[in-house]
Amino acid sequence: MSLAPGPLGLMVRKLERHGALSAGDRGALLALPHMLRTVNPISYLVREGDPPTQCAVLISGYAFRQKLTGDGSRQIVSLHIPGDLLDLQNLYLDIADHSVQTLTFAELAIIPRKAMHDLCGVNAAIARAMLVSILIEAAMLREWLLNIGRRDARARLAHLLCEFATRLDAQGISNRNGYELPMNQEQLGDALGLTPVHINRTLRALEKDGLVKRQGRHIGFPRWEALREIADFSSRYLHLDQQTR
Amino acid sequence: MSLAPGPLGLMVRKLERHGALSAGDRGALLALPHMLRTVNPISYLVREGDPPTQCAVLISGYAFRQKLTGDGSRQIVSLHIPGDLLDLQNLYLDIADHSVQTLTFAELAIIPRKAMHDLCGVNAAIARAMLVSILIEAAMLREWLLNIGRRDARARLAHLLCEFATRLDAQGISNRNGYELPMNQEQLGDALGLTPVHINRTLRALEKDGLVKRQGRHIGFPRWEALREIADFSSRYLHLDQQTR
DNA sequence: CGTTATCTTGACCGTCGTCAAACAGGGTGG
DNA sequence: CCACCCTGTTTGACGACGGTCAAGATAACG
Repeated sequence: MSLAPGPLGLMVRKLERHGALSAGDRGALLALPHMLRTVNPISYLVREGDPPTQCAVLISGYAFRQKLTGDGSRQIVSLHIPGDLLDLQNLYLDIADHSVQTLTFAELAIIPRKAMHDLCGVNAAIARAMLVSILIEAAMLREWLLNIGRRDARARLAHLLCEFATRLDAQGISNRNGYELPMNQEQLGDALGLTPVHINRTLRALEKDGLVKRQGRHIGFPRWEALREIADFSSRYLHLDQQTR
Repeated sequence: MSLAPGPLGLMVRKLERHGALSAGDRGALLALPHMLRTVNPISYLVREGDPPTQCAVLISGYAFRQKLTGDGSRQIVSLHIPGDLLDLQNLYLDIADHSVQTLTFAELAIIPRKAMHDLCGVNAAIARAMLVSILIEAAMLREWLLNIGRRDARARLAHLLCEFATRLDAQGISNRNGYELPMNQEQLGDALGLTPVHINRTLRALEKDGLVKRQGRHIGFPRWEALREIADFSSRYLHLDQQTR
C-alpha cells in the first residue's frame, strides 16, 4: 500500500484499510473538491449544539472529541490523527452532540458536504469504506469504555499509549519505538477519567518501572511487550486487518 | 406515527425516527424474509472473536453488549430494547470485537445478511436510516463514556435510569412513570463501572431521597425532574427529533 | 420446604481526588 | 543577558468515594 500523493493521501490510505478501493475509487477521492485550512491548537472545529456545516479531513496535526457534564468537567471521548475524517459522526445527524477540537496546530481539508454525499451515493465501494470507518470508531469507543470502566489508572494510561502507538504505526506516521504525545497531563486525565495529578503519578510510576521512556512529551517504549501486557491491549478492536466481504 | 403490524413493526418505528420512509420503504422492510426465534436469558447472540453470521432484530425482551478485560472483569457497553437491530455493528466488520447477550427471554427476527445488504443497496432511504441508527448508537456510547468517566455513582446510576426510561418511552414500550428494569444489581454494576455492593447502596440512597420508587425490579419516578437534574440527563444525544436533511 | 440467586448491611481498606505549593522550561520584553 | 511571566509538571499531606470481604435477609422457584 503506497501513499497516494496530495493532502488527501493519508485519508485514502486509511479508507483503503477499510475496504478494497479500485484505482478509480482512489482517483475519485483524491479529486474531491477541497479547501485547505490551517488552525491553531485548541480551536473548535465543531461545537456541541451546532448543526454540522462541513466535512473536514485532518491532514496534519491532532484533534479530539469531547463532551462536558453540567458542572463543567470534561471527558475526551476520542483522539484523531492525520487521515481521519472528523465529521462522519455529525454529517448525517441534525445537531452535534459533542465538540471537536484541535490538540495541536493542524491542517484541514474542508470538503463540501454535497460533494461528499454525492460521491457516497454514486460509489458503493467508497460508501462502504466510510461506513466501516464509522463502525471502527464505534468499536474504539467500546474499548475506551472498557478501559475507563474496568481498568485501574496504570493499565488505563498504558492502554491509551499503546492504542495511540498502534494507530500511528498503522497510518505510517511513526513506529512503535515512540512518538511525540500531543497532549498535556490535564488532557490525558480528561481522556482517561482521572485527575492530572494522578496522571502524573502514574506516568512517573510507568517510567520508574522502565515501561516507558520520556523526554519532554516524547514517549519511548523500551519494553513494548511488557507494556502491552499490563495495558491488557490487543489491537483486535482496531480492525486493522479488516477484510472486505 | 402508528405502529406497523407484525414482528418487525417496532424496528420500522425506530427507523422512521431516523429518516423519512415512504409507504413503499416501510413495506419493503416489513417484507424482509425472516425467521422468528425465542431465546433464554443470558444467551449469546454474538460471541467476541466470532465472524458475524446473521442479522438479528430484537422483537421482545432485552439484550446488551459487553466486553471483557484480560482478568475477566466485564463492562456492559450498551443496552438494547425491542426494535433494535443487534448486528449493525458487526455486519460490515470481519470479526466481532465484543459479545451480545440477552438479558431476558427474548424473541428475535433473524434476517439473512444478503437480504439486508441487498435492500440497503437498492433503497437509499433505508440505507440512510440504518446509518443514522449506527451514528446514534455511537452518540450513546460517547454519553455512556462521559457518564462513567466523569460522574459519581449517584449521577451515573440516575443517568442510566433516565436514559432507559426515555428510550422505552420513545419506542412506545412504557412511559416515564416507570418500568420493569430487566437487570440485576451485578449487571447494573458492570454497566456503570461499579461493584454490585455499591449499586445497592446508591440505589437505596436514591430511594431514600424519594427520587425513585422500587418494588422488586419495577422502578418508578415520583420526581422525574429532580432525578433528571441530578443525573445531568439531557436527551439531546439520543437524537429523538432527528430531522432528515 | 429446601435450594438457589439476589439483595442488603457492616466493617475495613485502598485507589484516586483535593488542595496547595514548589519547580522547570520557554518565550517575551526591558 | 536577565527578570518576568505563563503554562505545565512534580510533590506531599490528607480525605473520601467506592472496593473488598463476609455474613445475613429476602425472594423466587422447583
